[in-house]
Amino acid sequence: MASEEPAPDAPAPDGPSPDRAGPPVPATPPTLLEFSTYLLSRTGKAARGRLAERLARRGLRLWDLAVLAALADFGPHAQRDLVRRLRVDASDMAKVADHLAVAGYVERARDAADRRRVSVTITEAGRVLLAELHEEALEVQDEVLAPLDAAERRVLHELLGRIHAELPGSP
Amino acid sequence: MASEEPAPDAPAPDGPSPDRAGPPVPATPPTLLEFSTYLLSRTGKAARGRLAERLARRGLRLWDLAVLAALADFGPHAQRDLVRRLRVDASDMAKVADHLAVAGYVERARDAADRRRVSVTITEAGRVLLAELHEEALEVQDEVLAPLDAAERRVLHELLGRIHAELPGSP
DNA sequence: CAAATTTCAGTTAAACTGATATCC
DNA sequence: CGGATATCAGTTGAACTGAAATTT
Repeated sequence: MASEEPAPDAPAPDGPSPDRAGPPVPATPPTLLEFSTYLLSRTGKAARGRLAERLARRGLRLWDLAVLAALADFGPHAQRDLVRRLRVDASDMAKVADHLAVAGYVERARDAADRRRVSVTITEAGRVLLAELHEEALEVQDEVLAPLDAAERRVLHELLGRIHAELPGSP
Repeated sequence: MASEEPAPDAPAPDGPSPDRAGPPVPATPPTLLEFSTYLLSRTGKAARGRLAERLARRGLRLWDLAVLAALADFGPHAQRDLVRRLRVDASDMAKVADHLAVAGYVERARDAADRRRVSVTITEAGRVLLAELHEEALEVQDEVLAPLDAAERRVLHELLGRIHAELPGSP
């Protein structure tokens, strides 16, 4: 039965009391906060959302950044290789590549050896854009990780890296 | 310029060589892997996705679990309080509450003191379901955090908790 | 011909917007 | 009345599905 609820006359089981400044935000349920996976999901979404918002101001999406990074790090790719490396849907990749090409950040060309494939290469404008986006991503990271000092950030990065490396489709 | 690309005749700059078993998965761009926020986003999405898939098998969504957890942790809520505590959209909350009520996991009742409000209370069936979902969430967490030992998991949880606590709309 | 690659058209679930009815 | 609450209808962007067209 309902035997473990707070006493109905308790003085308010919630977080900080109203400061007369906007509605107070009640506490997140401890049952959720106990889960590292909940915290992962929440913090990850916050980080992604903040960067996505900055990219949107430039008319860009997160996949645009990921594709430019892959091209800068590894050189030209056939779209199918971008699809595999970034684990993005092939039909979405076609749209991203088209968008980046129209904007002048990549060039597309039919592969001479296998004419089914479209080779994608980053342009100089793409490299310049990537450098700017990299800077923005660092700013967002610094906002999100603000509560941690440098040593803690290194620990966090290492732990997350190990989790990421073992996710299915990583190795 | 394009001065830092891999030599065009390099033997293949990628990850593990093809094992003759399905297409090999190329390495994620280091430019992305350097970002803790990228790892947060990826691992968080993986965790959320895995739990969402399990809930879907029961015809449930992640918000259903969050609402049940809030009701179990803090007792009955007006929908507006669930909206604020879980930071979910009010119109989505109406749908979640309706779904949970139809399924018998919560009961809704007009608040006598303020008849605009609908009070939501978890039922015994809801508590039973929550216990099962809690178990599933632990299983998913154990899968995702598999690369970490117990001490590392505690460190990760503490660091994520501090980040989460400072996200806008938390305290 | 079967399989691979790219592309297009459409679907689905998630998050958000706007409008409305009701009540304080 | 203005403001709050719940609800409904519709929009938007993200991820996915299915089916082409082309080439190997």
